[in-house]
Amino acid sequence: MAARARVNPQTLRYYERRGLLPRPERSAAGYRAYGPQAVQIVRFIKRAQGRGFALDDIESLLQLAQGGPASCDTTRAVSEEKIADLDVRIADLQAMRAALARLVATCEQPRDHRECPIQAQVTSDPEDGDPEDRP
Amino acid sequence: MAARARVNPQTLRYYERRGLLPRPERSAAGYRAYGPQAVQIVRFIKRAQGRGFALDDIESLLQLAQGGPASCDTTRAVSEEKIADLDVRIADLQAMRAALARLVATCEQPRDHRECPIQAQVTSDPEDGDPEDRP
DNA sequence: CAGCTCGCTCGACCGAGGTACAGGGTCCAT
DNA sequence: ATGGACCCTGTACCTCGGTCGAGCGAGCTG
Repeated sequence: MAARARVNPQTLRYYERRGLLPRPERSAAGYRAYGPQAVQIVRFIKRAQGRGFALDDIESLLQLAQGGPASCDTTRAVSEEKIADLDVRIADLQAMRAALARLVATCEQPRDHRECPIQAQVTSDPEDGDPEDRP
Repeated sequence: MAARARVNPQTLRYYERRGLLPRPERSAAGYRAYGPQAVQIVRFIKRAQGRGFALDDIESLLQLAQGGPASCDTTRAVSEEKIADLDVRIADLQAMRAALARLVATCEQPRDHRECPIQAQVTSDPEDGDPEDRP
């Protein structure tokens, strides 16, 4: 299972301890018997992590996924918050992408006429307060 | 300066040591005199970090930005790699967003009819090898 | 000039997220 | 029935990205 999810077996136990992975049934001998969902959850965790989410964030996403714990209204509200966050992230990555694309486009120009991705990023910095900013 | 960039002063020195931040001029007394670029670079670092990039990745992005170290062809090639990576990331986030949007849409339904964001994510898992997967 | 704040260096420490290792049980193939 | 490849628990340790503190100098302010 660890192999199928492409993580270290220890990591699975760690996630279980953290409450990210539902504690699976055990065989008579105490072996964990993971359902087919488990691999997918782990893959999701790994992908989300690589996209800049902390395990705590991911836990709350997973809770949402399993039919939110609280009322429908709460679920809706939380989801909408997450969606807004995603929109910010997507916009940021798109800005980076655009900046790099411009760099490639101006690549033939002498080095000084090349546009700098950071400038591009920064010029569009909304001076806002990204919650991910000061953890 | 640390305040303007909204980071701990120590963090600036840490970035400097890591080579992320160009080592600034020093005053007679040894004080660092940062140019105006510095704040923007730090902000870029922080944003990229929150989007799931490691400091090493960010360093290479910054090097690209400062008119790549090597030939134009190399710069172009590296940039195109990064752009492809960004496209994957953007697609992932968009898939998550879509899944959450569906969750909200089906929110009124009984809990079991609600669609699960993970399933959605996973169903579209390309079984590929995301380089960010096993660091 | 005393006192305060701020910057400097250098080394120790911290929290998140794992990973390794010791000591032991299980399974199953030869 | 025995060897090797797994699994279990528990505790210790590691990396990354910072952060804190000690000890000292710089620079303003009353």
